[in-house]
Amino acid sequence: MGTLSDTHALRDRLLMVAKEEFAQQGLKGARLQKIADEAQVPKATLLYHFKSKPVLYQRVLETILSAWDEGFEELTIDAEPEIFFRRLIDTKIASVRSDPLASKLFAQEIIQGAPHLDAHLSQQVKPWFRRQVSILEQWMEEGKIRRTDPTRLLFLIWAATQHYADFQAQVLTLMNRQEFDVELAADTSTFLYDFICHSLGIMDQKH
Amino acid sequence: MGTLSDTHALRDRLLMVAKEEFAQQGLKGARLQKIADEAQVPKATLLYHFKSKPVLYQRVLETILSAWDEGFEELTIDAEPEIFFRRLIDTKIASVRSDPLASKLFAQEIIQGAPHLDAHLSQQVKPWFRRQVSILEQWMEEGKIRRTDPTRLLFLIWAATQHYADFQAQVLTLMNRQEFDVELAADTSTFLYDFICHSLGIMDQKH
DNA sequence: TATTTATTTGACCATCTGATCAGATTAGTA
DNA sequence: TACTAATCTGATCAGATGGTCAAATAAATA
Repeated sequence: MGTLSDTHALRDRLLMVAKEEFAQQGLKGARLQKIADEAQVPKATLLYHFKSKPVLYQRVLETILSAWDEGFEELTIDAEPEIFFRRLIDTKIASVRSDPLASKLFAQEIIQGAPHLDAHLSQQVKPWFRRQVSILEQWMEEGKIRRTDPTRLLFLIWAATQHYADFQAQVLTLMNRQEFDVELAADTSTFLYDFICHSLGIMDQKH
Repeated sequence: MGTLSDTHALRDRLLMVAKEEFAQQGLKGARLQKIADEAQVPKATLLYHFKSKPVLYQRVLETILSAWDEGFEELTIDAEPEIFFRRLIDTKIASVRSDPLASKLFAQEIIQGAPHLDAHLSQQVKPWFRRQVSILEQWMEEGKIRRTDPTRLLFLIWAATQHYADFQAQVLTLMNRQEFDVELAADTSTFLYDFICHSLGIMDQKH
């Protein structure tokens, strides 16, 4: 043990465990001791690989954000409304299901006023968001979808999907489920797609 | 100063300030010193009125939940779908706007797995939720609204409204606004109502 | 006024927490 | 093997944090 690849494996494990703790407790609420315990490593070892708590937090955040930037980059591609919404919803639901902790950590950040996300919000999210809004506006011009507020429409999709990650505890309780499994995700995705298509006057649902 | 009414006024102020700190930082992340400072009172005074941090947190939570229980109680009343959705959305948006901190604190709790909300979720929220589901199912039977999953429909409404409280920082950034003012709230309410009515096949929007 | 009760607060304490460091161990290299 | 660099970790520290307490002050009551 202790080879270079093992070192990176350890760093990755620490980042994963840290993500869980930060997602649940926030920056101030998180405890380094708990992260170290969970990763079965002395606290000093944790602080050897990451100089300080804020640094560890930043690393976790960067990992999450870069993964998201990748996943949502391609969605700008031209496509018909049906394809676009289906892709957007599927991508978001998949992301929410495969890594709910990332969503929760993100939510924690926004709730606290996004103190560590200002740059990312204005430089990454905002441009991406504007691009999506343009596409929607164009489709409304062309009569492909019903006229409505594109900004709030995107918020609705964002919120409705994110909800299944952030409020998982409540959602599962109210649905009498134990976990957010694949079928649940697929059904949710389809529900949202149908709901939006109906509202926007896109009628040919096929699946 | 120091009369009985002043004492209650102080307690209320402490609860308000505490709500803000707890909403932003969660239970573990919150600092009694910060709450005391914000309320311009020595920490010892804060701990005189509330025995401990967990007790203070519980009091804050109880205040929020009892206010909500009141506000959403009446929504069960029979009414036509249009009225029902309009009321539900308006009530939720109003609650979100008048007290976003309550929504944020609630969100914090759920994100952390609802450790202090188990009882309330299963005893208050769940029954309320089931009642709403029944109403929706009945309307679907009667052909008053399009058939769809009532549970996920309610989640969608819940999520889409809650979003404006919890993600206020992001929403305002993306909308280039400074605050969630009355017009913004009204427009949001109308947007959601229209969106849902269109999706459910309720066509006579009037407002 | 005298007495009791409620409120306020500075000083203090035990514990927790993030962080440091020196020494040990291991891996990589000449 | 000899040497250097990276990794690991127990011991330890300084400051923060939740909480206590006794003394002071103000309010209520007899």
